[in-house]
Amino acid sequence: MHESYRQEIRDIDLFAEMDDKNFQALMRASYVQNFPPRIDLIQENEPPDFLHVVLSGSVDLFSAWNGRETSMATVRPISTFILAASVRNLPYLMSARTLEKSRIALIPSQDVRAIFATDSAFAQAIVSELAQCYRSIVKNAKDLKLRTSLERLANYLLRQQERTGNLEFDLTMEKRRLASFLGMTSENLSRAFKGLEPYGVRVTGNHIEIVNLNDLTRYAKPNPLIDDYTT
Amino acid sequence: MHESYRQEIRDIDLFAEMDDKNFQALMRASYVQNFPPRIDLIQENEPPDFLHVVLSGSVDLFSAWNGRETSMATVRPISTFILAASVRNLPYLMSARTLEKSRIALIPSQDVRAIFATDSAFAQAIVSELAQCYRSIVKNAKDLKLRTSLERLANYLLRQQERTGNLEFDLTMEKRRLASFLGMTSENLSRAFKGLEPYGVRVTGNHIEIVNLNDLTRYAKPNPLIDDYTT
DNA sequence: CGCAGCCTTGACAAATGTCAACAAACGTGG
DNA sequence: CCACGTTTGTTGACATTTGTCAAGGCTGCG
Repeated sequence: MHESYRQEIRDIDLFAEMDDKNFQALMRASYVQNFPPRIDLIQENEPPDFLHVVLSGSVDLFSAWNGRETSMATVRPISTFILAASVRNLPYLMSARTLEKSRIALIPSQDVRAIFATDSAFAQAIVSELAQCYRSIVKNAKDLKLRTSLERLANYLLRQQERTGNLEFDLTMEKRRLASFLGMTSENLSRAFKGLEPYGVRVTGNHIEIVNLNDLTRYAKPNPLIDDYTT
Repeated sequence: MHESYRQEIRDIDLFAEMDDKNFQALMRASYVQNFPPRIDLIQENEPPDFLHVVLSGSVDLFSAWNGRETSMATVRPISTFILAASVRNLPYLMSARTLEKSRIALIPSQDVRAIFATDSAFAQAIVSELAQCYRSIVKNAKDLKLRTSLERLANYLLRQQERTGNLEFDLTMEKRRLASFLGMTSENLSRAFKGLEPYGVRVTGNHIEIVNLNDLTRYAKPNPLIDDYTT
């Protein structure tokens, strides 16, 4: 593996503190691959052969049942996905596909399991990462169960506003995927955007302008225990 | 702490493999408490002072937003809850209350964090437990996003059938809580039970009889990646 | 017995999904 | 650069799902 990739991976929280010898061992059988957009990386129910690291581009985690499909999360650089399946050595619960041209590092799960058993710093980092992932999906479940789709959209926009620090921003994904991520149909999302107009949301294509942050916030009632990325 | 409690806790996967000295240290400032039914144990947003272990009884994890409330999970003996908050030292995302008379062990989170940093077997067990929790809530989110409430109920009943190994069983919780857990109103659940009659589900109070397992299964389309506890 | 809490039912309202049509945006090959 | 076809987004009409409110029944317990 190219040295610059190796360094990128090394700098991720998950690998930053581990012993260098162990990190080199982990990299030994790993490799980096470039994928075009819309390529399936893994399918749910497959055995977890590799821990994946998104170095560039972005990846959609999604799931299907009975002919329906839903987007569960988007993974952006630099972070890993399907860590839980890897460490438990159980089948993937979600499928993954590239959204755009992406560079992905593949680390054999077997090596991850072998090394985290001996490297205490690595084990700690895994604990931290898994706890973080767990909390993030708990928030997602609360969002789904406690809010209507209009409220979910309103809060999603506020989170984007917070992330960019700007009252105007572009959506980071297609509307159809956003709809799926928020747990609704495209048509419903289209109408939801209209429904937020009275609260000062202006939409032009994929460009969003929050005209009245106060009104939107009053409607959305954001809550740190659902909407904060950090806590 | 009484020796028998100590042994019960020791036997949980999470603590079974750790060094004995460390386990004793963990128990030093821990204590066991008896709670009546319907007592609040923790509230979301509080700092995670204690890791909780349910020794007997049962505990409801729930969450509220904007006047609405939803049940997220039920914790039964012998297992722990709010591990993720404890290890990350971040506020609880869910509240907890006893459902019945319950005996709960309280282990200072600070000690958990201190000891898992030095005890590799404990760290491994925590990884395993968190990965398991993560996967279980991913399944929950898939259930919510991919299925209608009628389908969720049907699959819930099939899971209970599987767990008990019997075509007849009693519901393990009040219907109102089941409704909340499944993400619907009591009224909707009431009608959903009626809606499953054509597929061979007979309901008498909280007693369920699955008259036609084939029909129900054909309707519910259970899937290991959503419904299996083990994978 | 009588109260309180849970469950059920009916009538209705709101939220969300489906289907079909069309418009707008995008990418590709000529 | 344009023409074309494909994909994505929007809209309207309508169906289904789910929630709300109010009333009444059932049950368990003091």
